[in-house]
Amino acid sequence: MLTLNLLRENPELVIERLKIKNFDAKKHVEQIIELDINRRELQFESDALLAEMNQLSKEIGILFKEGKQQEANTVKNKTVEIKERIKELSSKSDEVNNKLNEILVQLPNMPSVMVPMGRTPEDNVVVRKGGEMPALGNKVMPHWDLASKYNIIDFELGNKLTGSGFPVYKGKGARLQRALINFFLDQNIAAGYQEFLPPYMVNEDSAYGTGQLPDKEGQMYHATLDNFYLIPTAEVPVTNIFRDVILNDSDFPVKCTAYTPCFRREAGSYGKDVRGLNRLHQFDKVEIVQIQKPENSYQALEEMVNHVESLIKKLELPYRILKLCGGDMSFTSALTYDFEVYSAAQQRWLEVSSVSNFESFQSNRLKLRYKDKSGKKTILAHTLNGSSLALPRIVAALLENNQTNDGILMPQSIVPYTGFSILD
RNA sequence: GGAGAGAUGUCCGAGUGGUCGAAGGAGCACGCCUGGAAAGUGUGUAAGCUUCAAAAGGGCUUCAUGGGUUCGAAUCCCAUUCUCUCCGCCA
Repeated sequence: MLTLNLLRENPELVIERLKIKNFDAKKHVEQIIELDINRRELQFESDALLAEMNQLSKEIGILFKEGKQQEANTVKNKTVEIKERIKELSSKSDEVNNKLNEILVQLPNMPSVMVPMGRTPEDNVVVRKGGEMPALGNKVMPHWDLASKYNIIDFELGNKLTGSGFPVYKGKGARLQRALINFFLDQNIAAGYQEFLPPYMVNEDSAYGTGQLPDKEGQMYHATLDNFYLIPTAEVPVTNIFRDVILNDSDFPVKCTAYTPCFRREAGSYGKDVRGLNRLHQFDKVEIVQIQKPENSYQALEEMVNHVESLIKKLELPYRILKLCGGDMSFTSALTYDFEVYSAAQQRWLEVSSVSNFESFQSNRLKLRYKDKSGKKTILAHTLNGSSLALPRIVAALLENNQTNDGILMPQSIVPYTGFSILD
């Protein structure tokens, strides 16, 4: 959620920048400014009346103490009218506040100046490429075929147990999952991130805090009996750790990492794009989250990008890093880098990580602030997060790119975790 | 799941209708004291809103949350949530 302050002081900037996201904010901003003025008028009036009421109540108290019943009652009568007026004002002001909030949450985050213009994924900018494209023969198999060839992932069994999009990993396939999770976590910890193991379900407040609610309700599984939501990413519980928190200057940098399964309902599309591990309802992911002072957040973003890149390098996968254009960015992000690895048999790039700076967009909603050195001001912190990494597509690329006649070769870096160097 | 007790500031804890944003203590910050430290001592110590204000300061709101009673609520009533104790169940 954008801050009212920004909208008040620099409405033109907001409108201008949101054009990069192909969002016409003119009407919204106008309404917000009007409602804000209205809101303050109402509050001004009602504050004055409340002050008067408080004064009168005190007087009544004193009069009663002095035994002047008569006079006390006279003053009492005066309060009736004021009380009514206050009630009126407060219901009006509730209405205005609700409307204001309703519009405010419709505004996407302002993209950073670094965000390129564009509408579609084609307009994203490739900032770096790395790794070697695999030289495979023409008998390459897609990962879903490899998965059954080596009996490591059973999609059919998942259908039986739950439904489509819930695969069962078996044998070395299961071991590979566990290996990757531990490898990623260890790497993150070595880079200074503190490990968390959060709940996999969150309450409404948390879902609202990171912006899944109110509008993206359909993307989450909902346990209605208890009104809990299954987390679509570890970002939700981990970022919400800091909901309603005021950090000290000395607490920075805050760097967290967590492994969780992720649950996504995803509106169904069919075919090649969602085949195999490409898109699932439940998958594993290790996430990194940082909370930073505004002046450091873009430096932290670079650091996170470099860190995620180092992981992919250690997995020896061909990759590219994209800076997302305005049209392809998420609602909440100010600047996003996507990481894609090349999947040899499918001959396509698969997104395996998305690293974003949200600036104060999330923290405004979360009320995540810090006290500056002077201890006088509380300032909204910046939040950032990224996947490091999402497993299924990494596994897909590893299987496809590293297939040989003898089995699938594991990159050296994860052999200590898998306990085998060839999956056969 | 059943029965009971409770929820107050960074923490502990007082407060059962009137000047209470809240005693007292701890912690923390700054000062005095000290050769330095401890002890002692003094001062300060929440957040949000604000077409009051240049600022200092002022006004309003907030004692789990949401409603209600009242001129006036931390205090009374109702609902919800959470915590603790006992019982039951259980990895």
